Amino acid sequence: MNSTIKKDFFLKPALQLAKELLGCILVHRTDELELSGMIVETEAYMGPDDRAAHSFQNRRTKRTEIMFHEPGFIYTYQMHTHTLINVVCGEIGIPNAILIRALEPVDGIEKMIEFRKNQPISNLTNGPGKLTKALNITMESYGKPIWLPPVYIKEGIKPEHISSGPRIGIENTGEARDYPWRFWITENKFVSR
DNA sequence: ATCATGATAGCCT
DNA sequence: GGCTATCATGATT
Repeated sequence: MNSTIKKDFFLKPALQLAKELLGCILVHRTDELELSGMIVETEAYMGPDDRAAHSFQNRRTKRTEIMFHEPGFIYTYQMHTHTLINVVCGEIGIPNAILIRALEPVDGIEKMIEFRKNQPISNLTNGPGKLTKALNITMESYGKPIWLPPVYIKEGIKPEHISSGPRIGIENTGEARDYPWRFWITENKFVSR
């Protein structure tokens, strides 16, 4: 009874999904190994009206295309030297997504340490670029469903308290900079900052 | 605090 | 085909 999440879990408003993903487990399972961590930090990106979103003003390109499709698919993109992973949400045609910003390591920690060049556990998955490296998630995941292996989300725990605040790394986006659309599990030590 | 890194997109000519 | 910016990170001052 693996508590895999069903597809329609993702069909809900972005801000609600961003909070409900906290405490869920992100898994990368292959034949050889299973790497996983509990989601402890997320950010919502609200398509048409959010200057910080790649899909601002419904910008529809090869990169953002997946966000215009069904919720529950993976939107990955490359940022300098790192891959970042998002979950598409919103109804079809509404290009919203949730960025997964930090995990608390669960399974395969030894392997994660390897992928992360012998960093201490406290520094394995506490950032969006770090967690993809630790779980060996690449651009290959773009457009794949996030309710089925190899990269999928399953049920975890319900956090006691959730905090929210402005998002990170979007200093140059006008008023969108101040929207409190970043969520994290209060007091969790794997939050990115 | 700033800087180098260096994949890819998006936009311009 | 060139130019510029980017939802970061690690190293360095």
